[in-house]
Amino acid sequence: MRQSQLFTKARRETPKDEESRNAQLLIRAGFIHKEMAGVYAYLPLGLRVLEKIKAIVREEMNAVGGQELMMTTLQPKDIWEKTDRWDDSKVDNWFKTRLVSGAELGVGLTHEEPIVDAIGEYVSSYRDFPFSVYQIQNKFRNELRAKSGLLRGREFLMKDMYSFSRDQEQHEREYERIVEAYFRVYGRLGLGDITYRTHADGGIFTSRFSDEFQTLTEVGEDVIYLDESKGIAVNEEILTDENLEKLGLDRSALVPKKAVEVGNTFHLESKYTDALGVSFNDEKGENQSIVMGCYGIGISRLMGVIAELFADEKGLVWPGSVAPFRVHLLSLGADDLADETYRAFSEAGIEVLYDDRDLRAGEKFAESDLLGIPYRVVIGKRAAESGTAEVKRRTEDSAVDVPLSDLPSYLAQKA
RNA sequence: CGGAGUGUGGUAUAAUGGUAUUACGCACGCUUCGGGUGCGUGUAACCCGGGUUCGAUUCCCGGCACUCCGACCA
Repeated sequence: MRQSQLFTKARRETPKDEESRNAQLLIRAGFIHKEMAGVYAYLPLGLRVLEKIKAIVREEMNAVGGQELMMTTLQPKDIWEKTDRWDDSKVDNWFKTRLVSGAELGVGLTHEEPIVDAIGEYVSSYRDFPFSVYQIQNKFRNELRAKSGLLRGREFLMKDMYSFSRDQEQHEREYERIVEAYFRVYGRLGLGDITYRTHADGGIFTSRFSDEFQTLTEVGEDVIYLDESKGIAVNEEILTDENLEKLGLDRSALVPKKAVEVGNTFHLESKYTDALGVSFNDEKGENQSIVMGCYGIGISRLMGVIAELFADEKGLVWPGSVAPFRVHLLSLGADDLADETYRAFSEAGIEVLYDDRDLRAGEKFAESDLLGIPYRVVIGKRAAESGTAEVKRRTEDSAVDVPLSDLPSYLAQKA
């Protein structure tokens, strides 16, 4: 896309109403717009990043058999009363509203109840299991305090998957397959090395631990205790001698680390399916309980984590897998040649942001650094004279000269 | 929800009991053209309500908003 047509512009000043690095940089670079505390709009560049993350999550969920659907944001009260989660004393961060008739509604903060209710219409045989469904949808939570930009919002994008199994054994298999898919997601996002499966509280309805996926970072809200040799961690919230024994972990091997939760998976047993009266018939025609798991990944939070973690003093640094564009093409007073290069990139299927604006070189360089696109290609007088373009990775200080005719293939094959 | 702090053009800021500084941006002109070029002209602001006062952006009270700390975060 031509940058002259992009309505957003980078700002030189840091916004005064943001303290966190992810929000400061994303706003300065024009990726997001702050609507209010904890609520952000995604502008064209930011939306591209969000869509890249969604695509990765979607691919990996599909790869383990997840079926995508989309539930509703508006929730009827009755199904939540059946599981006793409607009352504010049980779940206090609901946004609730009313119909004109006076009927109470909830604004979706999670979807166990409606999902179970919906699948119950179709599922009745042991032959139906196992299966998983997921959605990628905005969630609304009335957090007492929003903070840290995209890391803790009141409206945020989340992937939530729900697995349904005929018994515990089948559930365990599904659960582990999905956990493996989670690690593939984090690996593709560049977070694989610093993201740990972490034992955590299982929620109000189960005695089992849940698994959190915690990415190490100083801006994290959680403290986890990491056993580096095993690559396993324990959330501070369940750190007791009794639990450690249960988990086979040795307290002396644990190191405290700050981390941010980028995923959470739960064993829900049959709590929700039983409460909503959804069950199946086994081979003998006997009625049996469905075993359920649920699996969340905070998509918008991940965008914040990536922005926060990989940025340097010049600005954002996107991993190639989620960058809004692969290449930032800068024209420095050689517009014809740059136009030609832009067309060549487009024809080669290379995602390119083309800075065709009439600005000073320094301004273009500074803004390019701020946006954090993986490759910067400069077409200026030098390129016109030498027949080579300067190609620089955002993560490196030095550039390489590449013959103009080789550019598309050079950039296409680079990882 | 408890505590602290902050609200001034689009953005970032200064000062002030007598309508407001500077920079960036934006518009126009000149200049410059590989790391935010230089100059000129112009554009654009005191969160809301109440009180004190001849007069409030400034002081006081209340509200709202934002940030941070804490609590909270199936």
